[in-house]
Amino acid sequence: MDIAALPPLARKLGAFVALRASEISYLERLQERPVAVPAGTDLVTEGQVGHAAYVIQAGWGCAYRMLPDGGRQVIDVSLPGDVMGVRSILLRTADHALSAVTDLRVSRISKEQLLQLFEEQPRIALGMLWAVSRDEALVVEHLVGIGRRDALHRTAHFLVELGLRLQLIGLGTVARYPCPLRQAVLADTLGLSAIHLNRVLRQLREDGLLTFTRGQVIVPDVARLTEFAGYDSDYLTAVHTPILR
Amino acid sequence: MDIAALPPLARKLGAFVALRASEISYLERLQERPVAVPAGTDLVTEGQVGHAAYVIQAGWGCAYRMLPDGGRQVIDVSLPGDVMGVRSILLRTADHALSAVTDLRVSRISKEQLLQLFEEQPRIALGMLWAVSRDEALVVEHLVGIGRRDALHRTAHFLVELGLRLQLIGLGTVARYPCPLRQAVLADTLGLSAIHLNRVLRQLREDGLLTFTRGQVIVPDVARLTEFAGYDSDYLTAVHTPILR
DNA sequence: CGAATCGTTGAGGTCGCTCAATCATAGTGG
DNA sequence: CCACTATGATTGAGCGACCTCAACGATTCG
Repeated sequence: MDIAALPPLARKLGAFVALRASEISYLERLQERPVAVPAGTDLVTEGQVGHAAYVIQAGWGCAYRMLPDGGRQVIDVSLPGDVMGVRSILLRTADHALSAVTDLRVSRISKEQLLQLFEEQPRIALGMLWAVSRDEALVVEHLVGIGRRDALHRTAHFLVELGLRLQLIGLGTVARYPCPLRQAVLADTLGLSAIHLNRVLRQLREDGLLTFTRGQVIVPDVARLTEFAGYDSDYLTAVHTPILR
Repeated sequence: MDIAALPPLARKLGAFVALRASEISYLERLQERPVAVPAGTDLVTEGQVGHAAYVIQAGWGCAYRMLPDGGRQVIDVSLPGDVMGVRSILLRTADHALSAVTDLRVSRISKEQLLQLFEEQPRIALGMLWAVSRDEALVVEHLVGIGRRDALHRTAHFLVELGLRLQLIGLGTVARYPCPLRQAVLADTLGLSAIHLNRVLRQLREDGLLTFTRGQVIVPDVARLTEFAGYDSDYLTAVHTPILR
């Protein structure tokens, strides 16, 4: 079976669990007719109860959290094939909002569907746990970056990681990939002010490490940027052989 | 059945899934005879492959990550009942080290046991997913704090959360709880230098918000500290009714 | 009692912030 | 086709939070 021909979610889970035909069709039934969400819209708001999870079919999303003083922290950026909001379903109250960065096409998975999946499809459930864990590894990397990397290295590291993620799903290469993130969103992601991020991006450009233009990231020398960013984790690439047959 | 009499893990999962007797005994069989780990020892080192997960029976642990420049970021602090390292099992390579903050008593859960659990015990598996999600909510809160809270609020917030976690497992109250964390560890947790953290703790003490002494945290006015910390999430307390019967 | 570890304090530097203004870019209605 | 507007990007100046270096107390333990 051609993995690449599968819908994004089956393709992602298939990287971890060797899915059977019945499981693939189960996943297909699970994903209702996709819904279009315009850029800037919140799919789930902070504190909302009784919401669902969403599988991204196309477009970019993000999870974020607001603070009392008006500050905003983007927790993660979600790409096609990613599932947003599984954690919130299980915790029942959303601890963060989910938002469409670009126009989005998503499939909704209700809480009931998710619980049923766990009762009936333990292998898919394991795949879901893996997907959640993999996304948490990204959050951890993010945490480490914000806690212990300066703005320059933090930004470089994030953009390398983003490029790798896009490469994995066939939407670009680390050397050159589309990136619809506004500087303000990237700043809220990296825990920087938009103004300082702008200076950081200029510095990276002047150092010949990368160019972040409207809608596109270009990396002239991937090895050099990777080296600079201290990007040594293989949490993204090392896992692409199923462990469950 | 008296939930409080169960071993820590069953007690924790039982908060989410109404465990059946057979499931409880399954969990008990799963947890081998606990092993003692002396304070300061690493249970799992960064990059290690073929490691296991560990259920804490007693003591405090933490997950951390080192950076090329010698910096250290503590990702989360683990208390009795917490499971450390589930994510690393699924990702196969540990993206962080696990360490004993105090002397520790832990039960080891091998990868094979975990996979078998998912094949045979979907309800427990769902509980595990919930536990992972709940711990991820802590990491997210941590990320938000480091990204968007200043040192004073960040420290206050973390110590309120820690008090609540201990209160939930009956090891203290928010007003007064034992805390074996050294200032250096707390600093690595909060993304601060040990020196600055020391000044922050002095400030909090002088403001009458909390006293962090060797081994113990005392909060004179919980409501005031909670207010100061901007602690409004209920991700810890809102979930203590099983959703799966 | 010595040694090691941990905590505390001072002085000075820097990274990243805020405030404020100017410059693109793109869409919009006349 | 062109003001006009809205949004986003860029730059400067000044400030403050947090860091580093260095030294000195306090506590614990063999």
